[in-house]
Amino acid sequence: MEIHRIMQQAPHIRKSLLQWFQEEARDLPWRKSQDPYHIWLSEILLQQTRVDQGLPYYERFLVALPTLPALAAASEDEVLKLWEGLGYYTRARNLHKAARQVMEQHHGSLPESAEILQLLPGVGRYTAGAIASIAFNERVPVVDGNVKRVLTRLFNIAMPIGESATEKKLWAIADALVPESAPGDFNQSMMELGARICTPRKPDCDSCPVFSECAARKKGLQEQRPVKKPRKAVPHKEIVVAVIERDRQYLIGRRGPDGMLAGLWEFPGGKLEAGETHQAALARECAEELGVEVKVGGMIASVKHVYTHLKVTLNVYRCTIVSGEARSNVHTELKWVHPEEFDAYAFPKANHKFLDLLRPE
DNA sequence: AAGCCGGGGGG
DNA sequence: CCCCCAGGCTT
Repeated sequence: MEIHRIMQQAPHIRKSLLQWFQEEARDLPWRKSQDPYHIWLSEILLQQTRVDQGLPYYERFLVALPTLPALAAASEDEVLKLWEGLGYYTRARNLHKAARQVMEQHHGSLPESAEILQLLPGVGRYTAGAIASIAFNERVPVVDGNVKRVLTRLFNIAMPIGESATEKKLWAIADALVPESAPGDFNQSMMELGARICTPRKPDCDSCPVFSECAARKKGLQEQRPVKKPRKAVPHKEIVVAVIERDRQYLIGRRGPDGMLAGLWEFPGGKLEAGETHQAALARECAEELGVEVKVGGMIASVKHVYTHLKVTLNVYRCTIVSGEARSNVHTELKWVHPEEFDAYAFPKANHKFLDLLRPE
């Protein structure tokens, strides 16, 4: 499939998609706005996240932090609390960092070109293209999961997605298609098509505005596109969690600035080693992490949780400190908090699965 | 190129 | 259960 052949189809594809988008576009809050800050926030929120899942977060976030300067002035804890439960928390930390960068380097206004936008933390080629085309009308393409599916079907591309040659080709095609006028609407129309019509399974080809252009459908291969590489199995780990109580307060720690769930608060604990009992693991982890000797009480809960590349079972036990004063080697901060204060801290979802059990009545 | 990074909804 | 979502960053 050569680019110049695509260019011949381009006018029809543009016209059909733009007209369909004009008539059928969902009424999403960030589409009512021209504010680049709103567009930026929506794009970060929606990374690897369905629109329906991100929507309530968008509304709440803008009530709390209505402007870019307000975001820059907020604490990271406040931003993480607003992000709590959504996952991929690095997005929130980068958003916050980027806001401060924009205040310092761009006088508080987002840069208008995709090239410069991409210098902000958390803004890659996709997000830069989305902001630049939607908020600033720059003729740049976007390629997200939806667009990959639409393009591999429309042009019957059998190259496996994820490989650099394939990605390069998809970006080149997307670039060839995006028009000089209304680039943002066109980019959104491709994504909207992928989200609502050209779905991963059982695409609704009968309703598709580019039905007649679709090379994969002509061969009945639409559900075989895109071609993906096989996934790897996810390992499972047993975790022990110590709910340490003292004077009706519980010990929580803030996770370090790197890696999984960075910056979030949690109950201390760690991985069960081979052949180890829960009790032995709790004693060892509390000694290693907190420098305290604990007595292990009853089990509070055993909760399962699935991450992208990891499955865990949290075995949660009541513990009391027998000797020593807790000082964490792995957390940036420790606090003793009453259950009524839990809401002030951002906890990972896995912790929320047992948190309510600690609240009085 | 491959791994890491959350959580949820749909089939 | 498996899939994948308006991806980015690190190694």
